[in-house]
Amino acid sequence: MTQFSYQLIAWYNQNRRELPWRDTTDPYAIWLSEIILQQTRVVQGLSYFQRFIMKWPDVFRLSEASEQEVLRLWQGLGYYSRARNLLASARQVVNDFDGVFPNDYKQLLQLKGVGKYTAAAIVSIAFNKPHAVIDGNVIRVLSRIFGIHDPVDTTSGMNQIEELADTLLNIKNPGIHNQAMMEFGALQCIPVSPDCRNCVFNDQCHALKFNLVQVLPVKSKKVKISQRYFHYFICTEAKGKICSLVLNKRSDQDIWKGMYDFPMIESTKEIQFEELQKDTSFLNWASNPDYTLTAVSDLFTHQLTHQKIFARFYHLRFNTDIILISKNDLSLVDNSKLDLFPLPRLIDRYLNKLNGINC
DNA sequence: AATACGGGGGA
DNA sequence: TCCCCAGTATT
Repeated sequence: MTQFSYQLIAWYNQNRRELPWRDTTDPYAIWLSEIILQQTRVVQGLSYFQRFIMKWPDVFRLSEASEQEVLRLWQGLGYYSRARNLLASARQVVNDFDGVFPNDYKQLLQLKGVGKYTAAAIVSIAFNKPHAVIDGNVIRVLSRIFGIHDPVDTTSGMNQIEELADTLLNIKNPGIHNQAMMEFGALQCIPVSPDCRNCVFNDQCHALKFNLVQVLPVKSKKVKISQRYFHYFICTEAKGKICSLVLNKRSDQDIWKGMYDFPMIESTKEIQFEELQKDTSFLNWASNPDYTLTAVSDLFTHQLTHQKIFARFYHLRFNTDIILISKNDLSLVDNSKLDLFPLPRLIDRYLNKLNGINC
């Protein structure tokens, strides 16, 4: 065992959080936790893990779920392709591996949504095989302590990280070592303003010695943020006590694929309602649109990583039955059934603020 | 090799 | 309000 791993694991044993997926060697639970934790903080993912494991305790149960159910339980976590891939992989495991999780790195890579990081995490944590994980925490810890100055989003920089991670790996306890590395990055060697005075590596940390803690890891790429305007139409129809509204299932190569929102017109700038009405696509999915504009929302902003969405909601109460003429992704839904549908955060927030749709 | 894909937390 | 975070699939 290297001195580094010895110190790291000693720190881990003192500071580790108790988390449900740390009480098990069940590869299903470990896989599920790793998919949830991709791009997601533990505090945010924890309750999702518990709900998933409660609802689908094993890979067979999950494989029988519908995509809509899985997306609905995933709602709010973001990166929804993870949820779709989760279901696809569960079915892969059942169909191709008799429901037994593969314990081989290369086989795990065949599963949708499982890349190098997740494959290494599963084989090391569930099967104690020596594969070093490399995630954002590991990159930060290694680049700071050992002074990797090349940008980590380049081949050169990443090769150095990989070589270092492989060298340092504790091959007797790769699962513990990997978890300790990530926990250390998550709790001690945090992105901004880490508490270096109380760090077990502060006598050997390159970044601390050369005052580079705020500089490392170096990243070369910067994202450009585009701005999009969503003009949503909440179209309702009242039939006795039943209030129905039109939902749109998103299917394009775009954000929120598989999630539901409303019919809308998108533009690159703000547009007045009078202009929207003239748009050729305005309500072109309804036969005989006969409506009353009953409310117009404030402008909502929704910040994503590389786009900023400005949304306004127009409430259109139809005076006659809504008849959908194009069999695209639209459907007429009873508003009491709304909680069956996976909704993007923006939509969910608006509906909650509204305290439900009324016709 | 470059780009797209959500949402939450902290400065 | 803006800035930061970061695995995988696709192109």
